[in-house]
Amino acid sequence: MIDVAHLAGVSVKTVSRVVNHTPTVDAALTERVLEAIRELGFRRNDVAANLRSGRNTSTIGLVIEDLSNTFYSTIAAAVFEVSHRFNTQLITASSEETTSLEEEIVLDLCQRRVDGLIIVPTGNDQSYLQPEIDMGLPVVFVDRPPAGLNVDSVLIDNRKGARAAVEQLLSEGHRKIAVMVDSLHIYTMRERLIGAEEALCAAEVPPEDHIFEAWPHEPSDAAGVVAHLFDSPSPPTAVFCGNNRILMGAVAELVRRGEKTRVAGFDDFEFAGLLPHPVTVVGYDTPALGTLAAELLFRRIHGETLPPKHELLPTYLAERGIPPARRYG
Amino acid sequence: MIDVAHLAGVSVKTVSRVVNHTPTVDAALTERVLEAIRELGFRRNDVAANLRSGRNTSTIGLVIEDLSNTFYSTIAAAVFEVSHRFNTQLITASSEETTSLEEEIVLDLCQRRVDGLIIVPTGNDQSYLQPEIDMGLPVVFVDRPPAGLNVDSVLIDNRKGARAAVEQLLSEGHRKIAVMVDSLHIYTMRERLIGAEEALCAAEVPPEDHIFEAWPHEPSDAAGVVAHLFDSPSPPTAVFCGNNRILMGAVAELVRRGEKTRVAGFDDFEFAGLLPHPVTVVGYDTPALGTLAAELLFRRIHGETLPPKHELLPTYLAERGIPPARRYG
DNA sequence: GAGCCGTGAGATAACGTTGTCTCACTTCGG
DNA sequence: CCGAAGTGAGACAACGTTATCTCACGGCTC
Repeated sequence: MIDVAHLAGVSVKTVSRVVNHTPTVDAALTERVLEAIRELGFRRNDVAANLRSGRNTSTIGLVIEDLSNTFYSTIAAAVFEVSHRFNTQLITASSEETTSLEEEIVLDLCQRRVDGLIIVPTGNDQSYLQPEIDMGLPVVFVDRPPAGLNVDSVLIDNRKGARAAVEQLLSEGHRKIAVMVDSLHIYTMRERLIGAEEALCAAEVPPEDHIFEAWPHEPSDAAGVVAHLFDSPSPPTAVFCGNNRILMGAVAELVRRGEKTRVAGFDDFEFAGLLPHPVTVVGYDTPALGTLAAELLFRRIHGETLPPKHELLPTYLAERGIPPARRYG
Repeated sequence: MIDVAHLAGVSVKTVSRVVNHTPTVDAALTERVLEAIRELGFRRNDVAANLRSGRNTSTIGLVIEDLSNTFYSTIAAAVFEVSHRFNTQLITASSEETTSLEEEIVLDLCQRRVDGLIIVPTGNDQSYLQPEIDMGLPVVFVDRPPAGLNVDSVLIDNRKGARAAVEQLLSEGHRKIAVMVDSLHIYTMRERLIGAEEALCAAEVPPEDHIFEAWPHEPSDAAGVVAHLFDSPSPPTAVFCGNNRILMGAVAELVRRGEKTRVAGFDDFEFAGLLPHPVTVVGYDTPALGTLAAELLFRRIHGETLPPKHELLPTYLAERGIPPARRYG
């Protein structure tokens, strides 16, 4: 910038003014400065500008579990969209379901002075963030609530959604329903299991017919669980899957075996309509999770103060998968 | 930091030394400083540290087309993994297939002094990056080559992959093959179209049987194209789809109509195995695209100088989709 | 015991900008 | 023609760190 000022024969401050589009600069000078900038290929150093001005870094952080999972990348895309609307860049990081990694990443982002954080928490304690929050860092939790903090969160009504799906199965006469969820360390899985259990209890299904199969993580694990269930003497007549990947694994195995078992599962996704087996899915507005969280975050970043907000998004039931009549072969 | 120094009764520089784990600090002093840091909740400002030290910002930028697309989010996840290995944060941004947005985002990232950039280019001219590259900014292009620059790129062998798929269809006796690709503004689509054409020419399929259907972008567009093709008097007997979303749209429509048309398409993905219709896919190692690009980038960031490298990843053919015998219904 | 060297810590300047203050110059009314 | 008000531009300090230089101190050699 000093070089530019020299070349244009003006003060450094005037270059700064031109770069920042201050309106009170003479047109001739502006032109000279711009010319010098072009000639030298000068690009303002935002790091320094930010340091001096004390303004925001125009950067927010998003910490999710796994970027390659459709669910999270959809949220990331929605957050990016909002963030771009506010001229803010987005640092994305995967915690890979590891508590220590989550804390490491979050604190790193704090040191970089991001303007705010959106977090899908992995660990069971986020109190390490309390000092930052006290010092004014806006934080919004998505998909899972924080532990040890009282801040904004945007969640899905997991319990009601799971309950509705299982009630649907029960209303069709199914009594032996296998419930497969991922690890109960995950909040959403606990909630969905509880919702399923509520439905089973309300229908007075005897406890010995509550089949909880734990805890497939990969689709192939779910396929293995299904294989085990259907090799048993009295297999279930219906299956409820706790998330999209379990659903995919289960469907793959059921189709492989030619089982016509009734299937329901959590998560609706672009591809669900093409599943080779009818499925009742619990859907919700995934982009809305990201959009709401980001908009809430920016309201806080822009200084709005309101008590912590806890959004709970509704779910819907939908029929997906190819109906038998339409299928190839 | 001044406050910390005051509380601990040491100089600011000593606090800096403690924070940076300089080994030459007396243990007692270190303890006093750490205690003060804890008490005040001090967190080093990386922005300022970076400004003064002139070191890297430990941040790289990734500019892709659409974060919510499986293909790109898989790349993003791979890039994140490498980047995390090098203690670097990742700024992700979607250009949404818009030239002006791409340039805006890239230049913003330059101003933020990222250590390097990984770009899936959208526009047909990246020469705006030349000054930055001349000043030492490492840049790697992924999936599509840059225009107007000679820098590293990591691509897939689109042409050979498409050619192999269409040759497969031809070898089975198909002559009327519909080729559906997304907009020819996209490099990969041009290449895949050329590959398909090469195969058709080599097989001496008469030009009037080269059916090129342009240019579905959304799966629903592809479904519409299929509907139109199969409402015509002499529909094709085989279909080649230029990417995963076109494949999904086409399969959905073919299944809806009960057509048993032979289908091949570009992109292999986790869900392809569950498609309700047999499909030959052109696959490749998607994470490798991201991993290779990121590793190349970090070699450059760490100062290695080599002539621009152009990686071309091989493709494979695979059978996906549920075979008819296994299907439900 | 004087000089030398190694070690640990502080003083000061600097990184690349922008905020604040100041000042010269212009314009305009009386 | 003078003074007040307005306008455009420069000087200087500051943002929160770290690099460099300096210095005090203690232990060592000769």
